[in-house]
Amino acid sequence: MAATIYDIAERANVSTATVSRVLNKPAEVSASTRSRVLEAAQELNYQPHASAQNLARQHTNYIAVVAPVVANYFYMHVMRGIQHVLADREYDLMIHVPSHPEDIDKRLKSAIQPGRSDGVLLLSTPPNESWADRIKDVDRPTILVDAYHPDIESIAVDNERGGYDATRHLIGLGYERIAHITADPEPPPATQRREGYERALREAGRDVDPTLIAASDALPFAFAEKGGYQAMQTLLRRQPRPDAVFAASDMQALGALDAVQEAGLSVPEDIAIVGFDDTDLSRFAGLTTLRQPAEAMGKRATEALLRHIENANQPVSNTVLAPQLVVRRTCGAESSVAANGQAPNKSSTASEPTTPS
Amino acid sequence: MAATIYDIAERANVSTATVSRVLNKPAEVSASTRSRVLEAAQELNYQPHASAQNLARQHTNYIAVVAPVVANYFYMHVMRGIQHVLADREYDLMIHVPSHPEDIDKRLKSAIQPGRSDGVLLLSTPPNESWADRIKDVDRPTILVDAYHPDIESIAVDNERGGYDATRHLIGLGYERIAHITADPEPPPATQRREGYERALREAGRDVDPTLIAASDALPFAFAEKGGYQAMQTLLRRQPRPDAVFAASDMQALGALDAVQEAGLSVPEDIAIVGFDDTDLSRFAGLTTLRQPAEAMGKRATEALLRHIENANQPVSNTVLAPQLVVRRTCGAESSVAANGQAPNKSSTASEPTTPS
DNA sequence: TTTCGTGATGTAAGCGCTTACATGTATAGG
DNA sequence: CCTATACATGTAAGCGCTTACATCACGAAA
Repeated sequence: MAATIYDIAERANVSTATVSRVLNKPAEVSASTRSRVLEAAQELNYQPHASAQNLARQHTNYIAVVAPVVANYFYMHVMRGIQHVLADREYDLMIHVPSHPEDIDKRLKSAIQPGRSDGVLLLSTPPNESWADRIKDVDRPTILVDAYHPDIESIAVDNERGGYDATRHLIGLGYERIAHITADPEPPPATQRREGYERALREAGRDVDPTLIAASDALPFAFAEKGGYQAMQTLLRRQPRPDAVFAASDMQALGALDAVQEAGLSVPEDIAIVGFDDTDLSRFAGLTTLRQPAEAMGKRATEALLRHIENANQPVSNTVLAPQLVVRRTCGAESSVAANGQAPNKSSTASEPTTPS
Repeated sequence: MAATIYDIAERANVSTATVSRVLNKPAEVSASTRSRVLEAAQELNYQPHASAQNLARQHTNYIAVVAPVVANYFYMHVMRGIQHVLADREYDLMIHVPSHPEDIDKRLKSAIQPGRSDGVLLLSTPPNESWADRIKDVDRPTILVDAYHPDIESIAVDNERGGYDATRHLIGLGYERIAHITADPEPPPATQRREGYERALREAGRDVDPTLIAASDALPFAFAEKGGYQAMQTLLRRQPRPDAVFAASDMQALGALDAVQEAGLSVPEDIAIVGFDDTDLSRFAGLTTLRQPAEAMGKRATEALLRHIENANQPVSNTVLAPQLVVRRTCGAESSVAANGQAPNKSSTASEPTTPS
């Protein structure tokens, strides 16, 4: 079948060690044998056997990313960031996605299995203590993206602050009954966003009204559109009706938008909406939201991972990025946008997100 | 470091062969030693070394997908289809994406390298003859998605028909000067879509006016938004102005939409727009388009690939799926939509795409 | 009792590379 | 001319598994 270094060795009349050397450290081989070997390799159309290399070298040059779902805007952008930094280095990407949410354990286990990858990027899945221990035990650098654990390197957005900023914005715009859409069970980022929401309310001297907080059920995915749609329907039944909603994700916000329109009400006149994420969709929907610098997160996480892989004993760091308020149509603060002459589907603030030092 | 079967063998007082057997074919081992081995494995927290298994077994249980870009709606959905069928089988996913378009060769080469994967899914990149030969030579099942080559199994959408249907639709709606946006260099699917466009025009007894065909330059990606934007600006300068545009992709269509609005014109009153793909974005933008059943393509491609991997000598088949016209706001055929009471951002046809037998 | 089959286990040869170490050869210094 | 040195190459032992084949023990059949 495929040629091996033995075939080359034979043909070039050298030992396999020499073949391996010209392929890996050409400088250690004399020019004449080098060219002889190269020629033989050429003729045999030789390609090294990756598994054999991986075994012998004791590393794979694979990076594993485990994510809750594939088809998702946020992850898509994170992946792009990952991809960008991996492209220049000699690493390939494996992706592990559970078929069912409960399978995440199985996928994580598989991802950190010896001989599978040199490091793993764990997206949006905060490890419990037992997992944290395993991750630390197994000597495979792992970094958390959009999740946090004190003992594991991580990079995430400041969700509490995002929730706070979203709510402050709405308060500043004069809305009185500001509702919130979260998910149940509530993933950690959603909890933090809700806490930011509550803090903003309290700081403004208002009560947190539990009837104005609706949780969408979390299937198939906590932040899915349908959940937002249903939660909004619940909220619309409240008397008096809320005049603004901060949703824990853009997809939920978009679902909520549907529900509002379906009820014959309009956004933002009757109800203002603010989301969280800033996916491409949001731009088109004119959704005011908090931007998560997804690509930057993927990029930085990967750089950190590579750093850990390439020289051990890096200190662990936990990085948090600031989300950025992007004002569009659905919060009713249009005026400022119109004022600077942009089309309604363009954001009024396009600068890069800032990072705390 | 990590425990190996030698450690288990020693602890359980058996040979490594027996350990391997209880792990892989437990039926061949007596119950007593089996439990002894299992216990030892448990205690040592044993995990098999993937690279070693891959080498010894002569297969990896990895599927490689090579795609031109990651962050793209179409591929995202294709990936979801792939993911779905892989989830139940014991395969993991590797993804190879070039950092620069010219790197695609490098990535393909790496993907079909021995010992890297058991099969590859090649997205949107029709192989030239030299590549086709290599793909056939190397004994690693490869299937083309959204691309075609007579000698390699493939699955794609009928692009010519899509272009034809799009144009027919516009003609039927009474538009007179129907323009087209393609890309330059023009990837094969774009060519086919254009050909469909031209055929529809001719069949309706109209001339193909080359000044009504604008090609956007293809960077960073042939079907990108910016290209559509620029091409539309070109088209807007034509006298008389076109009253409809069929764009080769939704992203281009969306870019075109921007350009039209920026020119102070409105869609569909002044200019109708039809795209191709039907991404989630299109739904929100109310874009009339031809739906590519991306997820189904990924699903079927993966099933075919697995079939080839699991028993060799499958005949090669080339399947083509019919794209489906999804009528929304931007083509001006709103009436029918409004008539059945749906919100403007909902499609008027939600049935599943059909497949030719 | 002998023979043979059967099931359980062990032995050892790979899988295709990498690499520490040994060996050999040419060159320069004495 | 001899030895020390540097450089080029070969030898062979892994890397951690799988698996064909050999071995062994045991009970059934003769």
